[in-house]
Amino acid sequence: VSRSSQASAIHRAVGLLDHPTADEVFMHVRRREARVSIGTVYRNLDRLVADGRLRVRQIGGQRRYDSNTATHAHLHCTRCDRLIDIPWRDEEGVGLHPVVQELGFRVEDQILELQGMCAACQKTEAMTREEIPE
Amino acid sequence: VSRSSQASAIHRAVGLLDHPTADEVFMHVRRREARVSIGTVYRNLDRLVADGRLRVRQIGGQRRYDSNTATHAHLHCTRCDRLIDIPWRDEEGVGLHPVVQELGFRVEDQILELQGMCAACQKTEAMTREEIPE
DNA sequence: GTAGGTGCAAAGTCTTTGCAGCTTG
DNA sequence: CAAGCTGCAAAGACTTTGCACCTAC
Repeated sequence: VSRSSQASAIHRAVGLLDHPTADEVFMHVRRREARVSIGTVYRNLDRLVADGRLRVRQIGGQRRYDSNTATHAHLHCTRCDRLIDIPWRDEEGVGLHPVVQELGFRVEDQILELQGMCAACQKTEAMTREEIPE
Repeated sequence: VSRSSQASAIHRAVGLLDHPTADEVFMHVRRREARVSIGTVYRNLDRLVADGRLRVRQIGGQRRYDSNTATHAHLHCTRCDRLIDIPWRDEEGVGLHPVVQELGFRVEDQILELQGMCAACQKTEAMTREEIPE
C-alpha cells in the first residue's frame, strides 16, 4: 500500500478530477497538495492500476484515469473529448458469445465506449452554423 | 481519392496485415512495394480514416488500423496484444440507453472490446507454470 | 504551371527510466 | 542501514510537420 504523501495525494486527485490525464493529476497535486514530479505521478498511477484501484483508458491520444472501478460504459464526445460514465452491465452476456467460446478466449474485462457528440457540443455546432452559414 | 503508388500500397497493406500499426504498414510497403517514408504512411492512414475507408483503435500504446469498417467487436489479448475481430451488432440498442437519451448525447459509433487472454497465451501460461512451479 | 503527394529530418507529445538522495522503520 | 519512494533530467516510443522537390494533369 502507498504510504508517501505524494502517493495518497495522487490517488485522491484522480477521484476529485473528471477522468484526468496524468498531466492533469500532476498539475492538481503540485498546485494544492505537495511537491511532486511527473515521473512520480506516472509511477503511482501505474501502481494503482496494477492494484486494481484505478482504471485507465486511452482516449484521444492520451491515457485517462478513472477511479470508478465498477463495470460501466463511457460516452466519449469526440469534439471536446469529455468522458461521461453511464451505468452498464453486460445483460446480453456478450462475453459468452459463441465465437468467443469457440476460440477459447478467456474474457477478463469488457470495454464499451459510445462515441459521438455531447449536448453542449451539439449546441455549439448549431450556433456556429447560424453565424457562418455555408 | 488517392492516386500515388504509395497511397494505394498503404491502403492495400492494411488489408493484408492483421490490425497493423503504422510502423508495420511502413515496413511492409517499403519491403515489397515501393519506396515510402513513415511520414507518408501516417498522412495516408489519417486520410483513409477520415474518409471512412479504415478504422483506428488505440491498443497497448499504439494505433492499430482496421480495414474492416463494418460494425464489429474486438477480442484483445492483453498478453500478446493480438486483436481478433468478432461479429457484433448492438442488439440491445445500448445507444438508446435511457441515460444517453436524457443527456442528449448523439451516438455516432460504438466500440466494444473484450479484454482477456487468447487460447495460445493460456497454453503458454499453463506450460510455464508446469516448468517453474511456485 | 499548379495542385496535390512525397522523402527527409526536425520537432512535438506523452511516457518511462537511471540515478542519487531522502524517509521510515 | 535496508527497502521503498522521490525529484530531476535524459532517454524513449510514437506521431506530426515544415520544406523543397517531384509528378500528373
